[in-house]
Order: sequence, then structure tokens, then C-alpha cells
Amino acid sequence: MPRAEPWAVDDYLSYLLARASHIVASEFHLEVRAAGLTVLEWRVLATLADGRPHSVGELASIALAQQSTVTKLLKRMEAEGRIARSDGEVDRRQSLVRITATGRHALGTLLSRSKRHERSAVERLDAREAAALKSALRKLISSG
Amino acid sequence: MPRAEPWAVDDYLSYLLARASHIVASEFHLEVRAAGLTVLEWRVLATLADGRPHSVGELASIALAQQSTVTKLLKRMEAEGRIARSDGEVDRRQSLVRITATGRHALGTLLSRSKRHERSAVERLDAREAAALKSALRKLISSG
DNA sequence: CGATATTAGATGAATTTTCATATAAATCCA
DNA sequence: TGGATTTATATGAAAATTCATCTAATATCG
Repeated sequence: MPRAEPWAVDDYLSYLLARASHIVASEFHLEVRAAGLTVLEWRVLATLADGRPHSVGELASIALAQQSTVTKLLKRMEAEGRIARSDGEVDRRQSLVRITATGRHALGTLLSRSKRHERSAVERLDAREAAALKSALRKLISSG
Repeated sequence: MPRAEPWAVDDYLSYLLARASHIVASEFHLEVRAAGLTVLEWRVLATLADGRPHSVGELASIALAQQSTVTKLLKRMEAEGRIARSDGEVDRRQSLVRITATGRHALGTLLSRSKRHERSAVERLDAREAAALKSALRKLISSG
């Protein structure tokens, strides 16, 4: 066990979460960047990959980003032809976003790569430990 | 258990980590912003609060940020008088950063608030669960 | 119903971050 | 040694993000 870095590394939950997340995600994010996407673009496209339309707010919430950030991101992605939009029919304030064929093409093999990365990440723990970890994370998530 | 959001929420470790981290951290980050600091400024000042000097690279690594981001952040913080620098004596490429009295003043009560937040975060799990979580997170961290 | 409050998304300006690269100081090693 | 390589930090320009607001549509409720 390495000596604690300053204030938190070794003990604060919030920092342990941030650091573990950073480490695990960074690896995959290299693949995302290599595929020519930013992390946010990846999250948005991966979310839309199920073919269903999503509102701007949903995308922001899922991508852990702010609404105005996503609005601007979508404008760029729309200009690149990777997403398309339509007005919400139920709630006309909404703008519904969906992925295009071009967007799917931009995703390339990232979806399957993300599954591979998931396996490699989980493999660092033993099965029981991994299950407990996910369960605790879900508990924290539901607390928010 | 809510129905899974698209690609990952309910299952991918990387996303669970990112989301849990986001939720837990966001709460405290509100206090940080209310104290007039950005999250990165908070991490840097909290790191320096032990009074020891740290190199730019160390600060970047601890703050989970890029070196060039931290370099520019430090320039601003130095202009505001919150940190001071000196050249490394052992390794003269390094720039050693330390906190000033003004920097400590900017921290205000955040250090003790962060301890309070830690308790509130850990309390959402039972003791055994929290210990297992931290242990798994440390294992992931050491894998990077 | 009609006024008021809330919610979804967009936007401009300011700020911050990133990317690529530059410089200088260590480190390697044949 | 001295040249090649790596490491620590800095920097300019481009890109992305944030903040505060704004508009329009939908809820709320007396």
C-alpha cells in the first residue's frame, strides 16, 4: 500500500471514486480518441446507438454533462451529419435526437471494444469483489 | 432497480464508476463553488494544504488533470496570490509550488467540510460494504 | 380560466481546456 | 565522455465548456 498522497487519495471515498474512474476510463478513452471521437461524442453516440430518439436533457444526464455543453456538442455533430433532430411531439419544447448512418459509421467498432474493455476491467477483481463493487456503486448512484 | 439506461448505466463498470463519482462529488463541488473555487483549484489547494511543496506534475497527477491545464491554472492562482513557486533544487526542471496564507484563506472551511462530506457519503453504505468498496477501488487504482 | 411558476433547450461572451510543440534539464549508454 | 533519449514544464492557437440569460412550452393552482 503506497503512502497516502496528501489530503485524500488513500481514504476519501469521493477521491477514490474519482481516481478509480479516471484510471479505468482513461484506458478506453484512448481508443475513443483514436477512433476520432471525443469522450462526450462517444457517450452520446453510444446512447443513441439503440436507435431510439433521446431528448437533449436525457443525453446530458446520461453523458454526465451540462445541458448547454450538450446543446453545443449536438450542433457540431449535426453539422457533421452524425445525428439528426426532430421536434418533440408530446412535449414541443423538446428536441429529439437520433443517430444517423454516418453516426453509426463513426462509432465503428467502439461498442464491441467497450465490451472488451469492460471484461478487462472486471477481471482485475475476483467475481465476488466485482459484484460487491457494482452493487455498492449502484447504491451510491441511487442516492443522488 | 430502474430500467437500464441505454448502453451502460446499469452494467458497465467504467460507467458505474463515472456516474457514482459524479454524483458523490457533485454534492461537495457545490460547496467548493460556493466558496469561490473551481474543483481544480480546490484539489490543488487541498493538496498543498499540508504545507509541503509539490511539483507541477505531482499536482496534475493528484488533481487528475493534464499538465498543461495545471500549468495555466497555477499561473492564475499565482497571480491571485494563492500559491507561490520556486525552482526545484534537486531537479532544476521542476517548479515547486506551495500554498500561501492567501491560499489558505481561500480554502476557508473546505477541508473540514470535505471530512463532513466524506462521512455523509460513507454513511450511505453499511460499514462492511463501504470497506469492501474502498478496497476494490484501491485495487483498481493500483492497476493503472 | 388565467396568472404564475417551472421546465426544455438555445445562445453569446468569458473562461478553461486541449493539442501540438518548444525548451531546458536530467538520464542513458556505447 | 558526448550524443541520443527521456522527462518537467511552458506556451500559443484552436476547441470545448461554463455561466448567466433568454424564449417558448408546459404545469400548477387559486
